[in-house]
Amino acid sequence: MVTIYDIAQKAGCSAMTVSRVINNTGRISEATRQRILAIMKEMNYVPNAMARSLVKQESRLLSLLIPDLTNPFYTSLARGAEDAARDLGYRLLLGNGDEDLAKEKEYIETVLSARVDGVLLTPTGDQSLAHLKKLAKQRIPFVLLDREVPGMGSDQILGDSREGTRMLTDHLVTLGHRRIAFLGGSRLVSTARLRLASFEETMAAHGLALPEGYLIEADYRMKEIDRQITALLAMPEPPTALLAANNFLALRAIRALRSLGKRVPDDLSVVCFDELEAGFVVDPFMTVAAQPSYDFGVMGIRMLVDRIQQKAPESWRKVVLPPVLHVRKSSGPPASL
Amino acid sequence: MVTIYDIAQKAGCSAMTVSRVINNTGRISEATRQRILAIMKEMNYVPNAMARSLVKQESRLLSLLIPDLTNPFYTSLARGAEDAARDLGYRLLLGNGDEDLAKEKEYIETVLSARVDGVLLTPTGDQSLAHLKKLAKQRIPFVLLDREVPGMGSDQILGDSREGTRMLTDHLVTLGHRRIAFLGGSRLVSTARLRLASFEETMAAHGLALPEGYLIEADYRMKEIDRQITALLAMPEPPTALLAANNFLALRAIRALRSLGKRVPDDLSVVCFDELEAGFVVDPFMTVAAQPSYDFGVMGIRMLVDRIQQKAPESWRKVVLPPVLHVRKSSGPPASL
DNA sequence: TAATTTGGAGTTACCGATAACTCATAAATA
DNA sequence: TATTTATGAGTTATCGGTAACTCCAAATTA
Repeated sequence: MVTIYDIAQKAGCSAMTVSRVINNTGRISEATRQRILAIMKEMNYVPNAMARSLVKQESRLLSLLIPDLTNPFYTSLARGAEDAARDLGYRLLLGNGDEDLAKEKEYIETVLSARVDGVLLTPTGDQSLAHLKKLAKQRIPFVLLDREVPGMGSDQILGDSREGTRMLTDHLVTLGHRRIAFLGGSRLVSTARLRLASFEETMAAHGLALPEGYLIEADYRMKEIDRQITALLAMPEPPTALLAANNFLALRAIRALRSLGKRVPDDLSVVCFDELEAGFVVDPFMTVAAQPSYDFGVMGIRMLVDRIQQKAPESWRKVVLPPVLHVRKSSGPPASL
Repeated sequence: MVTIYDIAQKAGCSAMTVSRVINNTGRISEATRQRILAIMKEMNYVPNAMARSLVKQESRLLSLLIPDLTNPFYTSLARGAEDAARDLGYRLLLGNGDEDLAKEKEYIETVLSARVDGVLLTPTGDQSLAHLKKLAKQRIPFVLLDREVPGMGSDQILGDSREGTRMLTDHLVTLGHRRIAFLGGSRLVSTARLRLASFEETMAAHGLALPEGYLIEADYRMKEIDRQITALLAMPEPPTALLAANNFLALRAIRALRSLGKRVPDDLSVVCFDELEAGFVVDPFMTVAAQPSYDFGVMGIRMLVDRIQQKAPESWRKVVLPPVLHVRKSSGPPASL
């Protein structure tokens, strides 16, 4: 590939002069400038970003680490992040963590090695603390998306788990449901904890009981969920509605319900946090508390770049984006009404 | 950040010795090796990939350029690409081209500057030729995904547009449709051309007529499509089914139909190429000729890396992945039956 | 014992750029 | 006219690694 030295030789000047033309720095006569510009074009010169990064100690590279790109929440978040990064003159490195701490660790290593200027990530869970500490120790700025990690201060873009859960619960209660079960995620994830707490709180506020067995904590093996749903429906007083703490759980639950011959919403209403489908869907099914996922990406990148360019205040910033309730087909009045 | 020189100083050896430990090259005594390893861990050393790339003339970076990450076809393709890239020890730079030649051009520049080892891309269209030539001139290996570009030989992963269109057309004919309209994309995109040709061919094979106005070429402005659909339905003999050349067009068409008060499939069946929703959807609606998009990504990356590592034959390789028909709710017998 | 091989390093140059400094010449000023 | 200033460059060192070469001492071989 062509380097500034090749250009310099052809132009009969030093490499530094070429560098000055490229960067528009220093003093250069208009004649020289035009001559070098012409030679650069003629030789198809493209600056080597790595060489520049090495000396500038800045890579103009950001990293986005999310659990799963195919989850519509992250799809749209990633799109927002990429758009915002390009607008600000940064490139974006993509990684899927798969809710797997080992993969996350590996990816953090990659990211450190790539000398990215900053990282935007949804941590796997509380145990991601060690990974974040690595970033912090190397002074790589990062912004946490969606999930908090206790013990780690940082810039954050969060949803409102409390409010979203309240909206979903209220919606079910308004429809007439009294027996509502909760399908939650791992207690090692901040959003799962908050959503569970808010659910309990809201149910209590409505004076509704939470029988033993109505609170399910799912792990990530589907068979577990199948069994848990089966057990739930086998109770003497089974729920008439199910609130899932995220789209992933709702999807699994509905599959389990279907395999048990239950119809949604006729036999059981199901609602959840986060969209279950991306914008391409014609006929959305799930009633959800949707989060502005594209904005998570855009604002995350902006916050990150502000931090990198030290335009941000010293203290950590925390943005909370409100959810919106979309009432669709998966929720209806309880069958008994 | 810690460099090999810092490690060398602390270990009382030369930087080269440290480099040898890192890369497991050359001869090193076990004692020295362990000492250096310990110091590296103690000082949280992380190798600088950019510095290494600079001297090795290899970045271990690949680039994925797709039109739109939020399109489920590309979402899943991107996921496949990321998984495969990581498996092979490469990082992935992500870019959305938005079917916009200017954006694509910009991105090609970025990619050249980043000195990626290879590029995986869905070209915007035939006019992408100039961009591909740039890559070729700089000897950057690339693999084309989904779309061909006339005049540019290269490795390719393609779907079977001919077969997929035939399947969709046959499906509609089998349901009893005789008046089928075609909503195609820009003739500057290879897949759009192929699908149109295959549609005409298949209709002819069934002895079915294609009245004037049944073949729509859409541009990317939605208002155009609205008007085109309106005109289509205002014909003396309007179609009973619509075959859209891709998911994007089908989505637009269905929105237009709904705003005209038409129900799908009761008033009009709609089928299309490519999934309209990603895996998270509970209740898929569209009848589609689905392409194995995840495999597009995985195989594309593998083909690319083979080429980079010169494990590939000199000649261009072309893989064609077959589509699968998923019959769902958007297609049914014509209303007149 | 002398010559050769081998193990375990160190030295130097270079990858492609930029920062900081230097320097000659022409123009402006005293 | 002598001195200062501005213009338009060039030189050198450096970013953090690795390739290629060198080199010495111990071990092996003739």
